[in-house]
Amino acid sequence: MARILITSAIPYINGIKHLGNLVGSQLPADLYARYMRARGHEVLFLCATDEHGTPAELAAAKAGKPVAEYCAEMWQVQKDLGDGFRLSFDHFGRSSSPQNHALTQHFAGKLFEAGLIREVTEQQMYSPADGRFLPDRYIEGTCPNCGFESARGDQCDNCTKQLDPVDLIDPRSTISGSTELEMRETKHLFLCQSHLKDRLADWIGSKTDWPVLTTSIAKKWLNDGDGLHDRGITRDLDWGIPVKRGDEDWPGMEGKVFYVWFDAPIEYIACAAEWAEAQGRPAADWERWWRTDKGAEDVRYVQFMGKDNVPFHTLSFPATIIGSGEPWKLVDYIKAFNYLNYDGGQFSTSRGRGVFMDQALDIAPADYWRWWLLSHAPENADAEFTWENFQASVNKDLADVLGNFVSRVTKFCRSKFGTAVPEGGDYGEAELALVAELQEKLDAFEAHMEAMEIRKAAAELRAIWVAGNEYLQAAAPWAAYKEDPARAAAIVRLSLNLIRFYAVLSAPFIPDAAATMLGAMKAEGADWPETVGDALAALEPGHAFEVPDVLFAKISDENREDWQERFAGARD
RNA sequence: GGCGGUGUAGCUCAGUUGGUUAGAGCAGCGGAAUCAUAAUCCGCGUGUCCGGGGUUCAAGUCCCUGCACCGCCA
Repeated sequence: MARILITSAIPYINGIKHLGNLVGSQLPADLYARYMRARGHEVLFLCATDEHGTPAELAAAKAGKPVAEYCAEMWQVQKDLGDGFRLSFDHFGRSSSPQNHALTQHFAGKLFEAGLIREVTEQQMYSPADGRFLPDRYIEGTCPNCGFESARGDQCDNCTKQLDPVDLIDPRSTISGSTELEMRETKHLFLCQSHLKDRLADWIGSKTDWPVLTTSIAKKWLNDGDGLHDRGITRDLDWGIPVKRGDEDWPGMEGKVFYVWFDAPIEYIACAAEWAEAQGRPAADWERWWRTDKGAEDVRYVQFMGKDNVPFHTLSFPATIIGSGEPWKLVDYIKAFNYLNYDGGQFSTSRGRGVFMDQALDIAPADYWRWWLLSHAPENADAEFTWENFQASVNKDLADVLGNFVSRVTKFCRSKFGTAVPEGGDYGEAELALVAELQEKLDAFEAHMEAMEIRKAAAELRAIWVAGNEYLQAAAPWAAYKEDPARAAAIVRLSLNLIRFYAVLSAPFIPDAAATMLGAMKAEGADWPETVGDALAALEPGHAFEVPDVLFAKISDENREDWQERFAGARD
């Protein structure tokens, strides 16, 4: 039995995520966690909300709420949606937790002691009316280059020229509209990532088993231009983790907080601490997942994220950990995803284009989305969501191939033998051939799951479902019954066992339907199959079962067209 | 402008270190069966593997180049 630590990129607090976000981190992480648990491994699967920073403050202001209250509410919303998609986090934490405050300050202290933090005094735009320093993108003005009136402080959207806020003509705050902006001196902490470049390069270089997508992005940032840049890790904000060195105040940094970029990944660790507290466990119970000097030596740590998050997980966070000089667990494997596009374009949170998690659950069961998204996960390249494809996949794979199999077997048995596993008859050549075929497919399925080859695993699972239909079609118990009822009984007995077998294998992908199948077979708690032969003998003659309701209702053309129209435009 | 990615059957995609007639699912066509959610099963693909060069006994697979789309960065 192995110990596997799994984290999925933590979603930002301001708003509900779309399906592209879901399939890029949380959903595949859940698949992997469920599979590893089913295989009997010890799993700790963590996720949290990323709550700090200016966007959260502004979203709260827009909602007319104190930022802490806003975040608490949005955390609950995201938590409920995660539950709705059956994401099986051991803990869903918050980057604003006391545990993260303490750990973030702890790391900053250690990095300071190691000489990896320097103070930088710089000029930044300050807005007295807003009572805050303004990040570049919250300043608008007229572009000095093209005269566009809504150029942002970092770049002009019209002529794409890179700008500095001081270049703007008639600059104003996009928050309040105030034009009384002034340059003020402010001091910030920078993490000297450049000093850690060689150690990071060595570490990444040792990861020969990582996907190219991951290592190429990391190496690019390591070696691009003049190499890894030092990064500011503090901000002049109210909402965040106060700048401290461990427990001690940081002279000159009063009133400042750590930048969200610094504290968010540390939440991966803090979340384990939150988990322990929520479970009423001692600190040692989470430290054995994260401290290699306290039991985490044999932990395998796997992270899931979209490709845009790779630099933070391959460089920034490791720099924090390595720089601390303490024996914290570094990630062992990073599974990164490309983007999911929506019907020919991009999903867009700002423009409300595409399907968001709450809307998705309103129109279809979680299993439908899980199956489509996982079987089309953007692993090798960007993938494309279309309603036609969604409808076709769900109807064909789930309703026709799997759902109908359950239906035809249980109903045939009920009509001929009653609702208990029939006895009589022997397994013959056809059954032996099926067992051999399924064993081969099961081995392949397991290999794909171990390797996190999600699309291939889904295709193999589907092939396993198909094999049942092929067998049933060839064995034709409805025909055998007329001449040799005992033979039909043997076929049905095996087929009923196939339902149980399918439920166990399918549970990581479609947990609700799997639970329904196991419930109908009265086989709750069925273990992962040791061998196919044994698994298909689990339900013995006389074992009672129930005929379940239709497992997967089909998506009609009317529904599809309705949704297509509804989600084409903007949200709200 | 720099870097990276992608471009394979009508659609969504596989194609391992270059090696037998380039594959899967869906859609389409023909057939079988009638237990089942009109579901299932069987059979059927003359595809300039984006274009053009090159290396090789052999290239979708390697090199050069052009085009198209996408992303990141400046």
